[in-house]
Amino acid sequence: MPRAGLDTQTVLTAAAEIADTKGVEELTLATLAQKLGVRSPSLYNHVHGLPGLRNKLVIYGMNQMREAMARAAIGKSKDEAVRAIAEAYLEFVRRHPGVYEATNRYPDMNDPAVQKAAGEVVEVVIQVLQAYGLKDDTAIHIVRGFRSMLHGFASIEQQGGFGIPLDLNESFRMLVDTLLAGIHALHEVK
Amino acid sequence: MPRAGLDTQTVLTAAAEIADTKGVEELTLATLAQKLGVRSPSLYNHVHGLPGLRNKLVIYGMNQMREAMARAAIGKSKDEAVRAIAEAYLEFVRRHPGVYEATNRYPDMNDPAVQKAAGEVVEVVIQVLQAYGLKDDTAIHIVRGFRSMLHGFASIEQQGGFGIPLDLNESFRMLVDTLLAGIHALHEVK
DNA sequence: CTCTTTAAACTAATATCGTTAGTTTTATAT
DNA sequence: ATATAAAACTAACGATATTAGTTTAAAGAG
Repeated sequence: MPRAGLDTQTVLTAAAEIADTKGVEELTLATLAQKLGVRSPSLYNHVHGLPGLRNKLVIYGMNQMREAMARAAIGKSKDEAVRAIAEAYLEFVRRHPGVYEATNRYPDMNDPAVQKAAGEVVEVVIQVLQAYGLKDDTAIHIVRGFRSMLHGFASIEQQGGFGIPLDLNESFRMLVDTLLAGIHALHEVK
Repeated sequence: MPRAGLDTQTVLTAAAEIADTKGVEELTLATLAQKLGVRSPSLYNHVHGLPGLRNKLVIYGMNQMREAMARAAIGKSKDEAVRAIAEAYLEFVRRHPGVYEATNRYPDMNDPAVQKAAGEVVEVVIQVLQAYGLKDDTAIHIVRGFRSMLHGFASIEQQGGFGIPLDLNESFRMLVDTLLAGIHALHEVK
């Protein structure tokens, strides 16, 4: 019996694929082991059980997200950068629904590694907002609002919560425009 | 052995209490049966297994939510009504985190009963927005944006996603104000 | 008031899952 | 070539959901 030659990275990408294709509920040690051609206890050599797997997937997802957003914002500033980040966010969720859901469902906010990964995502947005010269507290409120919009829209869309057949991209664009208008208004008052 | 005298309503409120106090992951047929002083197979007389229980809880939660929002909007109109609904939404999530999470995690959008309950929640918002005299499509876009903000903010807050120690209620108020400003802008252009 | 019937609740049993303990065996280093 | 570390395994346990079949309490019919 040859050795499977598993790697934490291999395990993780297999887990991500299961989550994205079959749904996050289907991501179990049993299905993962089967996909990797191994018995489930063997996974404990690479991951601290199911909670450990989920934790790694959360961090993996946050990093992927940060990368996608940062890439989209390269060479852009202000409104253009905000729109680019928003689009990148939504596109990521559409392409990786399972990973995104895991990110929202299983994060252990007491884990410093999770805090770090989450902070780095927020950092990308903060950097983009700096161009507007907002007061510190104001910037934080805006970041919170931006995140709320993005997460809210993406997750409602993801679970089919928008019933009516009216263009979703248009709704999303209007929502981002609303945020931008709000930023502009604040900026003028200083 | 005296009979427990269970009722679908009794089962449901017990389930809601477990979800709200212990978390939605702790809501199992086993814990629920124990809380009700009954063996878990007995629950099948009142609910179609765990999926059925979750489905009923989803509908229950949506109805509670609609009621809270509708109550908050009584006797108010326009901005005042929008703010009241937003506050009622957030307060509901804070008071009933488990039921709210169930509502987002387990909805079967193919179930007509779920569609109906979800539609009735949206209907409350639509009624309030009618006072602004928006074009039909525009109103739908706004409702989507409003829902995105509310759900996004509430669920990020719920899982401790807003790390920085800055007043959350203030962030929420600013977010709602942003939406209101967006509505006003649309209204002026007609 | 007695008898019948319906269904609430039970016991018993099964499949799946996560997890731990202990064993085998492959790859790697010495 | 041998020794070691760890990857993968088997075996076993506890918890869960679920089904089938049984008991029995409550409600209705006469």
